[in-house]
Amino acid sequence: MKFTEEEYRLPFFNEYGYARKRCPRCGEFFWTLNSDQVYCGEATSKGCAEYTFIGNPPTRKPYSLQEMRESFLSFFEKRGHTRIKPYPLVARWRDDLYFTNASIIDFQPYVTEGLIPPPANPLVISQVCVRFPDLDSVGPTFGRHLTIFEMGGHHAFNYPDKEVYWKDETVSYHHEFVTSTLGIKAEEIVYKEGVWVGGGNAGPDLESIVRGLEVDTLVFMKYKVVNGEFMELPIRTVDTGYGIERFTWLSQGCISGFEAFYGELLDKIMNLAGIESADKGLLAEVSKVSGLISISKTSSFTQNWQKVAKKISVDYSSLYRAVKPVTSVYSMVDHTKCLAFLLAEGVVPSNVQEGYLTRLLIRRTYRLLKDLSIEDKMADIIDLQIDYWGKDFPRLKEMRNEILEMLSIEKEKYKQTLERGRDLVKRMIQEQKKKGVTEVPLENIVELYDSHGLTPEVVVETAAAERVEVKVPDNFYSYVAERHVTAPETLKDASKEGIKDIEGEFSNLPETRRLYYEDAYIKEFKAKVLRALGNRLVLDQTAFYPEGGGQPSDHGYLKFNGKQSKVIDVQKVGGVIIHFLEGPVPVDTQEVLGQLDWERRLSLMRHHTATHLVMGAARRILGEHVWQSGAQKDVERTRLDITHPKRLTTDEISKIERLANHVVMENLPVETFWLPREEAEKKYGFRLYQGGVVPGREIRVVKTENWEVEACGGTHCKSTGEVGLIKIIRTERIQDGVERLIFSAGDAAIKTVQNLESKVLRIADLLEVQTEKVENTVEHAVAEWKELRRDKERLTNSLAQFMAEKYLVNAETVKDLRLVAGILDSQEADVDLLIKVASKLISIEKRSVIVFISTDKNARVIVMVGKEAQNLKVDAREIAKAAAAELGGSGSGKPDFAQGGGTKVENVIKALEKAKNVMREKFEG
RNA sequence: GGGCUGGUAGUUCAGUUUGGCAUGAACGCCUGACUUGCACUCAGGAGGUCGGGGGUUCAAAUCCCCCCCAGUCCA
Repeated sequence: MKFTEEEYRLPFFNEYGYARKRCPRCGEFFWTLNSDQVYCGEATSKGCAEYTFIGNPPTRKPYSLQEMRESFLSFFEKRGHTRIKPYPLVARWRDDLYFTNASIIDFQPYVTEGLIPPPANPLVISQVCVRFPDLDSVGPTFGRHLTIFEMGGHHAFNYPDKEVYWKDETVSYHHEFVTSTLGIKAEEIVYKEGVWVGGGNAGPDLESIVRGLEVDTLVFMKYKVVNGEFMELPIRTVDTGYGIERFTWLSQGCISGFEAFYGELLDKIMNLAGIESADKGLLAEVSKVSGLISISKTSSFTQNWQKVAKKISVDYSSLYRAVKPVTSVYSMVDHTKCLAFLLAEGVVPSNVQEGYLTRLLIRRTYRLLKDLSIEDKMADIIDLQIDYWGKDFPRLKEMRNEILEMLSIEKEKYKQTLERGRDLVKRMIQEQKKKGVTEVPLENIVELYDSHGLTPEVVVETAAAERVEVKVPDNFYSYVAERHVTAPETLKDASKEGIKDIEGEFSNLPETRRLYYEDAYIKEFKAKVLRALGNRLVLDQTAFYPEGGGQPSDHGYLKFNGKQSKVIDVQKVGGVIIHFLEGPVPVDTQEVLGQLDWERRLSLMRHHTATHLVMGAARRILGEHVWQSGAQKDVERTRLDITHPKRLTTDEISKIERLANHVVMENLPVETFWLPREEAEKKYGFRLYQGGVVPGREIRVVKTENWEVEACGGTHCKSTGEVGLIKIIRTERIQDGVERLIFSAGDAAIKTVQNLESKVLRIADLLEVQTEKVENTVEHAVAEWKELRRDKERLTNSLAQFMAEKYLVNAETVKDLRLVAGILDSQEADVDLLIKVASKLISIEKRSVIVFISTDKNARVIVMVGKEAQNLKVDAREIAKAAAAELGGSGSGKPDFAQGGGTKVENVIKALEKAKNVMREKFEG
């Protein structure tokens, strides 16, 4: 997809005399004032340019990161933009990504699709972003790629009836900022044409490049991407991304971006790693051409650095030795900053989702530290990061203890994984050695990585100690990736589908008046029918709560014209509430009487309010890292998922339960009110968004005094006392790092407790003791049961000895053999006993052949053959099979011991005869 | 969200492919011998609802289904 030249030919370019050229190397179009400019000027792996700002910055003065951020923000603030506080790093309001990776993310999709107005228009923001896709490149590219960075964005949202500004003004602002504020010469700026696609939107963009470095992207978002097609959006959005870090680096012209961003912190960490004597001259040379570097699964570190070595005419291996430790520190410095920020926001390392990416980063950082031989310094370095960034982001300091605690738990887990893994590798190697193979097969390496988290390097290390070879193919990771390619099964939400098809039908209706917000205790109301379609009905106002925020919809009845219809579901589309009916549907403009199933609603309200109380209690007992990661209320019980790195102990659970119930007993008022988003966030912080960031300029706040404040659309009790008893039923571990609390409130909680009680009563009844004695009695009973089991074992052994002697006396002689045969009721001797008897017999008399049949609902045959009998080619399997055939079954085993059986119990005598005959025929003809 | 491993004695694990005795192994524990004592060594012993529940079968640790617990990879 390419846009036409017209999209980029702005009045600004004409006015200033920019020329449009095409780069002969990369083929891209660009705009420049410099008539000598031939190539596009961007230092990429295609080699269109090198960095020319290293040691020679183009700005008027050097900027620190803080200064750069501030000059960007104030520049746009002075030009009519409202300064907006950064959003959280964890994009809890979106289900298509985990982290905020661009400033526009804050406003997608609600603002950009016109569902809600922006917090200000135009606005300016410096958003901390986290990106993982370029993880491998972070460090080796000297600061061009980072996992965590700030994106300066000035955004304007243009509506059909309200134009703010578009391309020309955007480029003008950019020009003014870069030239007047930073003092970069206009001829130094190249604008490269591009196509931007992301987050479901698209549009043309201009990337601005200064001295080889792309410093920002100006995006003109005007399309929505639907099935690969571009559809025009009613709202055109100016989406700019100024790389605050890149501008800072540019302004300082230092060897790498990391010197610029981290200043003295980098020195400290370099010292920790023992890298003081880096060859600055060589590094600067490498830095200038580092635009060539791009590390990915298809392009390895080695390939990249060979390219660099050739370019600056040095020997690869000496370059590697000089540069590798430095870039490792770069990566590690970046990663530890990212970790400090992620953990400060309460991300709990886990085996899925954002927690997994965080775990990945921790493990990667640990390996980098190990390469630098300072693996015990992770906590110290994170601590330094907290000090360094805490000035601008105080949250880091508040969370210091939690961050360090989380790290140490995670480090411990990693250690265990490695230990477990190494044992496993050793066992696998032993296995191979037994087979005479001195190489670990690829399949094993894949399994070790895929199922046990051991990177091939660890396997190689361990195997080397066992002097076993391990060959890891270059394409190892893509080989593993291929194994994962399977068609994903998409489960459609049936209820949502039910609305999707009629969305259009109801979209032109006015918003339904939400009576449940005006008074959560309305049980009955009158309303006018606005539209009916099938069994779906829209009223002008309703007290029926539509499903949302983890609270199920209300049920109840609609009455009209002497008729009655059941309300079985209620859903919301935009501002319109749709009732799903069972029974007659009223025609248009009729008045109906709505009646809620109040018992249901009241229970849901109690559970919802209880959820907030339990949430508050959990955070107080467990710590500030506790966030809600999901919740589903119901009539009988509710589940609340919280982030926490360990399983909850019974002690913690009962503490949470007690605390939550105390808040109930304090009978605190529960207030609900609407506040402008900015004000609410300022007052209560992003803690508000436990259930994800809720859309809207105004948000509904549910506040339980100073216990818990959440943005929430649900219906709540007026005071905590109404919730009644809260009883935690059990906890589950949904994922590593997420605990589910299942509890009930009010009547349901009482029912829960009564159920538990009746179970105890029932047990007491069975044990025939008082309830207080149940524990003791069970303890005794179990001990006794074990004792009896042991006794039985002992008795069985002596009985077996006794029976063996008795049977030997009555043994029949067949040729040289002694044949012992018997049919026993399972009451007299079960199979286990008979096996024991038989083995005693054959150890006493080596010439014996034993055939026993035990009868019960069916018959079991066991055959045992003594050592000497075996030498005479008596095969237990043959005898067992023959006997079992008579019983209508089959048998098998080993030559000395076989079992069989069948259901035809009436044939036991025949079966035994058959067994004897096999013997007789064999030896007596 | 999609995969992949694993759960057997206090611990780490064999045994599961091919259903047929758990005399399972090592370490740890207890008793005894040796020793001034400890450690070592030797001899003996205790310790298992084979994660739970269904099913198939004459017979299940082993095969099938569901659940629980743990680990791990990918998005």
